Amino acid sequence: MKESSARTRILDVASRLFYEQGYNSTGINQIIEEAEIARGSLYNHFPSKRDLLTAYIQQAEDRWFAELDKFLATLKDPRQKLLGLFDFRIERQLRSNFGGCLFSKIGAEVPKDDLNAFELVYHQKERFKIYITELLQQMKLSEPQALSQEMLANALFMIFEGATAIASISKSDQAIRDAKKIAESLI
Amino acid sequence: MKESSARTRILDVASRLFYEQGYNSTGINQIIEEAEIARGSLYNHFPSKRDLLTAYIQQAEDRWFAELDKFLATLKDPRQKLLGLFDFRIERQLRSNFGGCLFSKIGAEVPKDDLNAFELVYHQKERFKIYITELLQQMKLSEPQALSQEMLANALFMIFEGATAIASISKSDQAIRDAKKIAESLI
DNA sequence: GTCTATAGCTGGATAGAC
DNA sequence: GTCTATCCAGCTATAGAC
Repeated sequence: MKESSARTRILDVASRLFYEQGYNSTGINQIIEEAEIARGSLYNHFPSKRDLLTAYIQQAEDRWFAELDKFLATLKDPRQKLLGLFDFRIERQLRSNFGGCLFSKIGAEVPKDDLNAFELVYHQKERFKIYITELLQQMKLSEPQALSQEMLANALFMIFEGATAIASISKSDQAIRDAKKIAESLI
Repeated sequence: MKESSARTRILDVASRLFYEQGYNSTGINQIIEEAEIARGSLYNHFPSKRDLLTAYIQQAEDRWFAELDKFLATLKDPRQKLLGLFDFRIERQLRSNFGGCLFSKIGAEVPKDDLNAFELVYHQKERFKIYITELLQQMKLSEPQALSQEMLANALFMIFEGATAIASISKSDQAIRDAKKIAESLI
């Protein structure tokens, strides 16, 4: 008796390997082997490797925001939630041994002609930017700011993305901790 | 009579293909073909594909900073130079059709065990951070800032990196233009 | 330096039997 | 759903002749 369906196991194994080894460097054969499913079964659920990639990104986005919500659930103050974003990143980067942002990795790796993948990566980034924007709107900004609300959201978003990239390259969470300090002085 | 040496042509072609198609997706065969050199000749100059990657990153770093210096040469004011960094990025991203940061791409693409490549990528990032820091030190900061000099350099660095990543994913220079505006309000 | 041939492997994908 | 066999293309790299 299988604990999980074939589809679930394929996607779970593929997700782990895509993130750890990269999409291009992960072969169908390895996925089949580690997921312990049949070759035909994989192609039954996912007609091509690209379809597997699509499912991977979409599931990753769903989980990413679900985990983020959960992580911030105990915090009530929007400002604390905004700063908590960086703690969330630190926690995830430590857990993945500084593997970097899943979505940015795909964006950097897939060929330019895979517009579908780019679209999905872009979707996650935009959604996260909106996430930041909404938290900012919930804050009562004490004083007139140097930056507009929109630009402030942009700034936090970019600092977050930049810090994640640097943390992955330097294999250290220092950049994200610095980013949090910068965010503290901005909001 | 060859206009350029075999080594130069190999590296030029490989550089173009690595950036446009990705390192993993570019085969030795294609490099040989487009560079119009013999198979044995490539392996004579570069014993393995990894050696070619090393030379690629190193040459790219040298050129990157040389082009940056040239781009900023006409500007005398350090603040204008700092803001010019973003114009430099915009210009490069437009020229490459939003291919993203060459070094970050490699960082996202190569397997984790290629420590050499990571080291080289990290080197470029650190050098650029120092570049920003030195420009900041040349500025006479008018008022006491909310952020220390070091943190300000960090912030500019991360915004720069984040904006580049977003520009590549969104295929638009809007993020970098926003980043410049943010930088203007910070310094 | 050039050329060709080829080893040895792995890639994604298909087909057929059960 | 499972299994195995296989196609064909591509990969990195080596060897040998010129």
